[in-house]
Amino acid sequence: MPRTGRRPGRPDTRSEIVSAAARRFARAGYDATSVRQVAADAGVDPALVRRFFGGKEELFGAVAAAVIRPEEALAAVTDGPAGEAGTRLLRYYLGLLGDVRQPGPLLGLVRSAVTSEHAAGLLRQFLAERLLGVIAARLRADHAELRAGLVASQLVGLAVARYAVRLPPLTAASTEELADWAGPVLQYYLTGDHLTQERP
Amino acid sequence: MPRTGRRPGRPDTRSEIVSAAARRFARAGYDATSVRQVAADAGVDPALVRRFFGGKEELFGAVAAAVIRPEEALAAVTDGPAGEAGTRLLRYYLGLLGDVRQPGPLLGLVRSAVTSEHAAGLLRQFLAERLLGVIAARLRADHAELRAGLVASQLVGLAVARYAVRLPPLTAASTEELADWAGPVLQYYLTGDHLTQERP
DNA sequence: GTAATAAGTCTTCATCCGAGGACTTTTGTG
DNA sequence: CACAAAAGTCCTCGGATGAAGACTTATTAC
Repeated sequence: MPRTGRRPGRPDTRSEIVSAAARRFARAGYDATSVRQVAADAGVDPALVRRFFGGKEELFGAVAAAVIRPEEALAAVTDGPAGEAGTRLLRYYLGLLGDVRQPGPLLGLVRSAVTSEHAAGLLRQFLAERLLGVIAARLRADHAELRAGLVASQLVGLAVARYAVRLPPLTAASTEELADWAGPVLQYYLTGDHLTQERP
Repeated sequence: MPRTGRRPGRPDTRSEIVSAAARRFARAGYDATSVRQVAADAGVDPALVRRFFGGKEELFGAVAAAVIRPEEALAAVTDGPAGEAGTRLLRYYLGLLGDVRQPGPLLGLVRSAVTSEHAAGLLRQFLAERLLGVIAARLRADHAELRAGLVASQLVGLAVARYAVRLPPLTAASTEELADWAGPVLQYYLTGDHLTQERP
């Protein structure tokens, strides 16, 4: 059997590379993930990654495009009673992040956005234009953009604190517990009154 | 003038290295910061960094120790009316993070904790034992640890979303605006009732 | 004054990284 | 069957990185 040349059959190596990359990005973030590691995980020569995607940034872009589903997230906010949108969004989001011991690919985007300017740009654009902007437009509330941004901050913070920093109280808590606690906060950001006074 | 050997006078090169490292970690995070870059910023040979701190991890530890002031943070929560602790904590925290265009060294810790396991461990230990644990102990509320963890998640999220991802609505908002909006959320996490029902 | 120590630098080494060119094999199309 | 394109691999290059050892100079303690 030849070690070089095209493999027999109709292999879907491209998508295997994408999912291997998603795992690496989730575990280590953009900078700490190397194309060589991804290629090794996918059982492929690094040069093939380059042939398919061009470079590391484009590879990350492909992973992001495969992971991000704006319609789904929007549906989580839109479909159902408006008063429970916060809890619904949080449940959907935590579902995407997956189990604490084995996080999903979405964590890779968040992790990467913190250190890589390129990844941050992708996430910013996606959040601002595809998700937050749409949510804000539908809110019909004052300070709609800021509200959406605050929602994003709480969501991102949960991802970082629970999955990356792994704060014990947050890793120990169940999805339901977190939804019970933080759901009302998202709801407040989305539709609550803006008051300076104490809000229990 | 000799290019090698000890410099004349009583130089405080060590602290210059620490502050240069703090700037680099803040701008790029742990992985993307190299000892060589830090040394260059401090106008020093990389080997000197090694002599002083031993390695990159210890250098980061020194920066963390210089940046973190648990007593100050605790005072922000403790000193003053209990009902405004959330807003007070948030103001203190945003002050530490600094201007959006020129973030302070605390951002380096957060940024680094996302990708580096070592940095995450340091931050986890500091937050859990030095800060959140103490806050939780003083809360005299149910689910004290979880409350403290949720507070941390919102704080970390603001840092990441505003300073790293640079979401437009959050970079545009002033410290006061953010304190007005998110302060009540921290207050709710700290002392609010835990209710599943909607909380506007 | 002299010896020890602290503060610095220079050079080297093994390793990993991303990029890219050259080559090989399979598939699909006429 | 012939041939182009797609799918793969191999090898190498230049650059950056962390680690480490050998050497030099100023300060300090005696």
